Amino acid sequence: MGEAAGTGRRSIGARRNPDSADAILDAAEAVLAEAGYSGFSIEAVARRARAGKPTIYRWWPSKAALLLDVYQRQKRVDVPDTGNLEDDLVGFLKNLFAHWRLTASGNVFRSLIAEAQSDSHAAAALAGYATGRRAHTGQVIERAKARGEVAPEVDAGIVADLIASYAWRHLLTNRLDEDKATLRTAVRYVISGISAKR
Amino acid sequence: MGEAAGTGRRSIGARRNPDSADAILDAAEAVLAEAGYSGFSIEAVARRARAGKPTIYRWWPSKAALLLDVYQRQKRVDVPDTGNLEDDLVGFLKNLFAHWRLTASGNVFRSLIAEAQSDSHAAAALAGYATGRRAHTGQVIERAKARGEVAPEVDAGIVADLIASYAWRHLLTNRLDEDKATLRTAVRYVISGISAKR
DNA sequence: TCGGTGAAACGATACGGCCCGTTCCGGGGC
DNA sequence: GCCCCGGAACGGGCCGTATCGTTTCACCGA
Repeated sequence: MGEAAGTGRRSIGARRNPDSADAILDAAEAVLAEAGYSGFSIEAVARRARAGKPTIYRWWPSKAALLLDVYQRQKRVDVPDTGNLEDDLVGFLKNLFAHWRLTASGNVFRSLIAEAQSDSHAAAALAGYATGRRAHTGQVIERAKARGEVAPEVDAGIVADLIASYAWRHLLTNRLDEDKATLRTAVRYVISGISAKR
Repeated sequence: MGEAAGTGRRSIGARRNPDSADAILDAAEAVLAEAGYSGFSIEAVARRARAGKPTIYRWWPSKAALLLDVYQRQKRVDVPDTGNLEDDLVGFLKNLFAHWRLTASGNVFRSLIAEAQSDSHAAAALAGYATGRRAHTGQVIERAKARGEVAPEVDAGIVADLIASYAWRHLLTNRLDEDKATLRTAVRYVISGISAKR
């Protein structure tokens, strides 16, 4: 999977032109930001990048691979570390929603999820990516566990899954402007069920 | 009489042919079940139903509307009423996942969500449908509230949202075969944060 | 009661347009 | 010279609309 999709080093013999690749990724991002998923086609990206379609197909085997590359080129949302689990998770959701709203990332990720529903390559790529992110988010819970804020037997993966699910659904249903109070309430419902003390 | 008990779309003078409509909906369901979302096109449905494309376009303004009609024709998943909130929610998720796995519903709903990412009509239809379902699921929490099992100030909508989000993400990432134990744990994390006592 | 009539839905076909994924070509930088 | 590039073109599929001729069915006057 990471085979042809990476922006980093390539296998021996393949001499990808960095200028061209960047122009294509820039164009893909711009098209997605302006026309959304429905307007996102290989031809549109090629036109925008003043590149040839074969150049795109040479380096990205599918629309999904291109989308994933675009998404991974974005800056990552940082997970706060305030010393308090509730604040960490609320802050994370708030940062994530803002990031999705204010950059092309939201559209890119929505498109990737949609693409994954009809393309098995996209599904596999998304599954791998989601696993990595879940582990990442799970660290917040692990930190809280280390602080004694969360019971040690709690499954951090499931908690991260609940939080990520909540974020996904808001992205997919255009509710990225959710009240901060609502976010806090949702987070509180989840984590007050896992706290060590009561 | 038995005249067009369909989806309530008819206006005066419109004489939709029930046979034709049923054939189209049957064909749409079959195409989705066999070819999935990527193979689902109006032309494919028309071929399968031995109907003309204009007939489909006459009664369904978009692919999304057709998908929604197909989905709503399916049997609904019943929400258990065991007298215990945790069992109700776990049972609901289990029923829902089984329903999505074993019938065409899962594919239909996945397709509808994907379509909503690129079509505003689909997004609107989906939002309306989701609102209705959320209220429906919220009744489970309200029942628990009436039993004194849940604190009265709890926002049933947010809890229903968390549960629905969890279900959506499992559908969209092909994890409908999740362990029952994991489901129970997830449900427990959510609802033990809203219980009235302890 | 009964047959005529016309509106409306039907299946089929065709159209221009867009996009897919591939192939071929000529130009140009290392 | 090599090999990657951009451009053009291809066959194929689907979209959404227009336009055929046909069939169905509610209405209504004889």
